[in-house]
Amino acid sequence: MMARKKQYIEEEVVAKAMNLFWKNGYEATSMKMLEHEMGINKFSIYSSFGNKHGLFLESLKLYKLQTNNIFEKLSTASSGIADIKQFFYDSVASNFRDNIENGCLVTNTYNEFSNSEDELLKEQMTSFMNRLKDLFIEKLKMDITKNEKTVLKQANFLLLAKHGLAAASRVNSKKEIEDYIEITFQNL
Amino acid sequence: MMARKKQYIEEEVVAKAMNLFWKNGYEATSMKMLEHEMGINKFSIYSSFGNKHGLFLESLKLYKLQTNNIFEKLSTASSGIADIKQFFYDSVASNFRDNIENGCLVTNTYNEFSNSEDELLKEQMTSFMNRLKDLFIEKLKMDITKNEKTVLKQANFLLLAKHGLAAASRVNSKKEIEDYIEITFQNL
DNA sequence: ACCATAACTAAACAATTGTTTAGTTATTTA
DNA sequence: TAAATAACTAAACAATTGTTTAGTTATGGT
Repeated sequence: MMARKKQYIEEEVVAKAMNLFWKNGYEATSMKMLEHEMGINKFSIYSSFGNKHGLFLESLKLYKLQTNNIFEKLSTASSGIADIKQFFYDSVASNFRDNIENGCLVTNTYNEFSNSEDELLKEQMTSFMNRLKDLFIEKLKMDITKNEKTVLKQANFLLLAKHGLAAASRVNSKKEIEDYIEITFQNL
Repeated sequence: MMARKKQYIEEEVVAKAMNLFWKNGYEATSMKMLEHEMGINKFSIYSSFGNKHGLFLESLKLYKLQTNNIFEKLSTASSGIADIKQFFYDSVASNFRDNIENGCLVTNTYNEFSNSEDELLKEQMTSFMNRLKDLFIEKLKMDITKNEKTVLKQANFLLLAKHGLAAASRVNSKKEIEDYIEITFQNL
């Protein structure tokens, strides 16, 4: 038997939590801040998401969903390297929020938890990265003049470049970011 | 009039604190952990360094001192781009500690405090970065075929590449790091 | 209309945070 | 040797952390 209805929509409050985690990271985001930002009581947060960690996982899930279109675009593109370059630009653009660059939530999380023991989280991170690496390899292979070894080397290069760009973009100017992307793809 | 002697050497305990901050970041390092790692009481820490923030500043100062030789090497080198490449390798090598890659303490700090309001810390970060950028420009200018515009663009590129590498190196393998450096300098 | 019950409010919880303080020990200097 | 005092130990501090719980309100189905 049902009783009182929820006075909030879970998808909506998760989006607000995600923005806070995105901006501050996991540890620096307190339950009090989440209460305020999400506009609901601690009880409701715990009732809907179990605990802070559960809410964070849900935020990550939503982030992946929201950025999925960029991956989809790269996945279905057919120009090779140029598609990867476009993906870099798309990623940087999607990481703007209220005119502030917060980097990539997944990358931020990866860095924050890099020597933690949260296996669930670390596995999510590596699977995210591996998916990206596979996509890079797929696009690089479109250039049939590249041998297997070159493809793998360049995929490693691009993966680290993407990770580094996401991290650095939190503190660098748009001009610096563009210069970086341009030169990165100048000679591949 | 002097009385009892200190039973620890400040330089020594700062080094231990630095390693902890380096590994965990500022917020994730508690006074309790510092007590244990430094082997001295909270009272002694506060008496020597004022507070946690003061100890952190002292740790940063020590880190800069310890990495200064790499900057000095780059500064006095005379081969141009090749020197910068060597600087990248030197940096990565110096960031290994107990077989674990912790990235660059300055870069980690830059990221952790990127949207904080600690002006003192932020100023230290930007001055560090500007010094590095100037060094890059100086070395790039050794190639007289490069015009001013190209030099600045490539300096931006290298600065972000260095920052990104420091961040990414916390989670990437040695092989990936080497591939990254090699391709980065392939065509500059 | 009523009652079971889900969703709310607000307070309390224990644990941990950075910091301070009261009291003890040891060493220098006169 | 004795007084002065810096450095030590250990406990307490207030504030904040994530989490739980007791009590109230509102709404569903019969």
